[in-house]
Amino acid sequence: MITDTQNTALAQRLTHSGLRSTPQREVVYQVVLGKRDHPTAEEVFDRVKSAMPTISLATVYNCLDALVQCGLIKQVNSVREPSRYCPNLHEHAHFHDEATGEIHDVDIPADLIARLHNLLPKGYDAVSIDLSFRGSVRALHALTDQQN
Amino acid sequence: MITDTQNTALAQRLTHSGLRSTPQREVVYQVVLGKRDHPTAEEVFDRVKSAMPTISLATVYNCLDALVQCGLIKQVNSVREPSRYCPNLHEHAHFHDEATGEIHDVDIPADLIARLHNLLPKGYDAVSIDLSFRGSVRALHALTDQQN
DNA sequence: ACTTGAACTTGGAACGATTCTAAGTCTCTT
DNA sequence: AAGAGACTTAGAATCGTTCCAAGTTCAAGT
Ligand SMILES: [Mn+2]
Ligand SMILES: [Mn+2]
Ligand SMILES: [Zn+2]
Ligand SMILES: [Zn+2]
Repeated sequence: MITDTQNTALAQRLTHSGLRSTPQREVVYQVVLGKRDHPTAEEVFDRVKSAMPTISLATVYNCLDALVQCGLIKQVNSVREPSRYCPNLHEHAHFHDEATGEIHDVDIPADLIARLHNLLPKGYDAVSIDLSFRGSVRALHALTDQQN
Repeated sequence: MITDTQNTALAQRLTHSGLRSTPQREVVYQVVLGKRDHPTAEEVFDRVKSAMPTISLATVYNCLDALVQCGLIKQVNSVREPSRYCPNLHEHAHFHDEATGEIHDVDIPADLIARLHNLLPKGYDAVSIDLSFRGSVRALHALTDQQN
């Protein structure tokens, strides 16, 4: 479940973006990849500290920024809450469960993405789309989470 | 362009939500309605001060919250930027122009809203959808802004 | 008309996520 | 081996927003 191919992929992406591969960036990347939730920078910080106790929160922010910049993770933001980070690179939407605070990934078919782009009037050039839902997840009798 | 019918509508909405109609709430509402941009709380504060110089920023935040709560305006949030407020009650998306910082409304046809809801797996119950684009608007030769 | 409690407003303090700063370390290049 | 950047670090600073305590207004009941 680990790291060598992932780390070479990371190194390539970073150098391709003019950035360096560092131990801190590697471990932050591993942590975000390691769990299918959407951790905040603080949560990433906590998880990283077991592997690298001397890392600083500022570095975690820097690393997350670097990973977002070179397209390896995505930043997810909601109303007045800390940013969260997502390793799912497929085009997808986010469902914010107001009861639990959890964020679930929701797939978006490619044709729908195209249709969304077509909403834009002439001259509008979108580089990114953000689709998010807010609500609650009804517990389905004897059925496990379909996402995640 | 003004206020009497709007203010009765406001008063009705507020009382219906168990809130009171106050001079501060009225003027904040008028200010948000008065311009088709998407002002921050600070910008609303600045505009309100000419009509009511003694109002406080805390009250502006409180009034905006009250108006959002009873559904008269919407709160729009982007990555690590101050919240903005929108008087457009139609279901619509937002286009964030990265060059100018402006936010433009984009209509969403009703059937598309339905299709977005259908993306959700069984058990997911969304109370709100948020669709936003980020990009730039190419100036169209001798053509004015199609929105707004 | 008075009383009374709740809702509301206000200025300033507090908060918290994020960014900045200054100093030290590491790495690539020559 | 040296120099220039890139990077990390701890702590300070930032800033949009929320909280607090005190005073004011309002609605409802008497
Ligand atoms: Mn965070
Ligand atoms: Mn604001
Ligand atoms: Zn995600
Ligand atoms: Zn809008």
